[in-house]
Amino acid sequence: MSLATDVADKPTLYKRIRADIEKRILTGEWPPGHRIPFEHELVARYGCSRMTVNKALSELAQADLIERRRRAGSFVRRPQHQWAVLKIADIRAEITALGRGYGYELIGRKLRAATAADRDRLGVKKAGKVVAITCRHSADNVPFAVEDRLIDLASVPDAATADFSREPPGSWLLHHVPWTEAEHTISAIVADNRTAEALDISVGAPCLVIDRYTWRSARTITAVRLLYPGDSHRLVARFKGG
Amino acid sequence: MSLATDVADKPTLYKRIRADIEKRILTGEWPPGHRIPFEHELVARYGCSRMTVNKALSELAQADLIERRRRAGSFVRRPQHQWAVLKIADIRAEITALGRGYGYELIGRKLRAATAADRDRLGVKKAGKVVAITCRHSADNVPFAVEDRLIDLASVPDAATADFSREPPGSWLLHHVPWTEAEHTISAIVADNRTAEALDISVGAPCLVIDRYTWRSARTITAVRLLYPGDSHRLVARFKGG
DNA sequence: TTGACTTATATGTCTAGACATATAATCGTG
DNA sequence: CACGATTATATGTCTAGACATATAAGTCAA
Repeated sequence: MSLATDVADKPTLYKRIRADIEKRILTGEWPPGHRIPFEHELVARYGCSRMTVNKALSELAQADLIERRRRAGSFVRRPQHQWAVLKIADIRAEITALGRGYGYELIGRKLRAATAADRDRLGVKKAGKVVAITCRHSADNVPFAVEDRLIDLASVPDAATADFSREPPGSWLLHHVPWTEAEHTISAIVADNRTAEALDISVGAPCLVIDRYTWRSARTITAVRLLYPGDSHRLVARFKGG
Repeated sequence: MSLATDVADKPTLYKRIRADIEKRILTGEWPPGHRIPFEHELVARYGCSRMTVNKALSELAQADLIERRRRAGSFVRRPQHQWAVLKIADIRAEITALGRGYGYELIGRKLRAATAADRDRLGVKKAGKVVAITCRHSADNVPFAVEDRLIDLASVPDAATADFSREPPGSWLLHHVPWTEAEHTISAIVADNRTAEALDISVGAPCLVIDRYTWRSARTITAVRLLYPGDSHRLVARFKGG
């Protein structure tokens, strides 16, 4: 859809070829397993050089819409498992995108030698120092999420002296630590006393939990748990092409 | 990572160029905003033609690692919002992957003219017929998830006569309807009476909810709500490269 | 100083070839 | 018939050019 329009306004040849094929796949005219015309056939049909159709087909293959096999041809793939691309925005960006006022409040910060629990949570073996941070994000002065974070000082020494009373640790890390990998785990819990108070909801209310564990080239950076009121917050994931 | 190995075993030139640049970005040597060497500079450095470096750079741009601007050059992108790739598997596959026995049970099936609520949920305006299905998936005979689904018969007429007492509607649709787009919304609720009974958990226990809305080229296909016990089920999403 | 015009340039697309390589299909042999 | 060797072929990669086009930067006039 976004792809279709993106193609429509720039009617270069290879994009037209790609869109033509894509349309046939999406409408079911070419079902999963169907063999797409050979490159030389498309070359003849569109009257262009092979590099051009190759570019179109390569992009379709990269998008997992087709599968290319040497000597055999190109085939429409069957969608075996559903992917979904989940866009987990920075909380501030998320709130301002909703047109609401962003608020931030540091609840606690501690610099300490890593306890056994800390090391377990960060997935590190060696003893070292960590910063533990608890804070709250709010939208129009209504609690939006509470954050409970651990930063490994062995990987991010600057975090020891950073001022987290104004800037959320999430944004700070985003600006001070280059590209990272992360793993998110999403689950649901009911609010305990402490959580209920921090989020201004009742005890026993549902909460959405995101646990994010971040590292860079096998080096642990941070582990964070975000708690959202379950009835007000939703994660949206678009499947195949967002 | 998977990309690195994928490149390592096929040391073609453009893949080597792509990997070289990617490494510099990932290690932080070229921070966000940094200008990547011009194509003609890379041509000189690698002693190849421009098409080859162009292919490497185009793929990096497609992966959103760099941004290309005419006349200006190519620049390392700053990760403004975090992506995460969420793999939402077919429930049967998910359970068997855990090494547990899959069980399926149809609880209810109704064919009816779409009510206003149905039309709202499916996002269609015209009146028509729908199939409403309630079913339960279990792992080793323990309830794993309950499913509440609506299928638009205008888009999938075959669903009227399909036998959902043996085959889950999810797999049936996967095999009978070609490529689709979908949107997932994840939230948390607490179990009400009906849910608690179906999942064999206590009333008030947290549940993870996935609402999936599926369509194909602007045609609605199905809307489904999946309820998982919140303490036992977790969604895992890997960031950048799965 | 500002705005309109011009120019230089990096990327975007494309061609008409080439050789490499994996592999489906064929052929031959035991 | 089964199995190994051969061959044909579709894709994978690459070249050395070309023209198109958007736009940053420089130029000049109001």
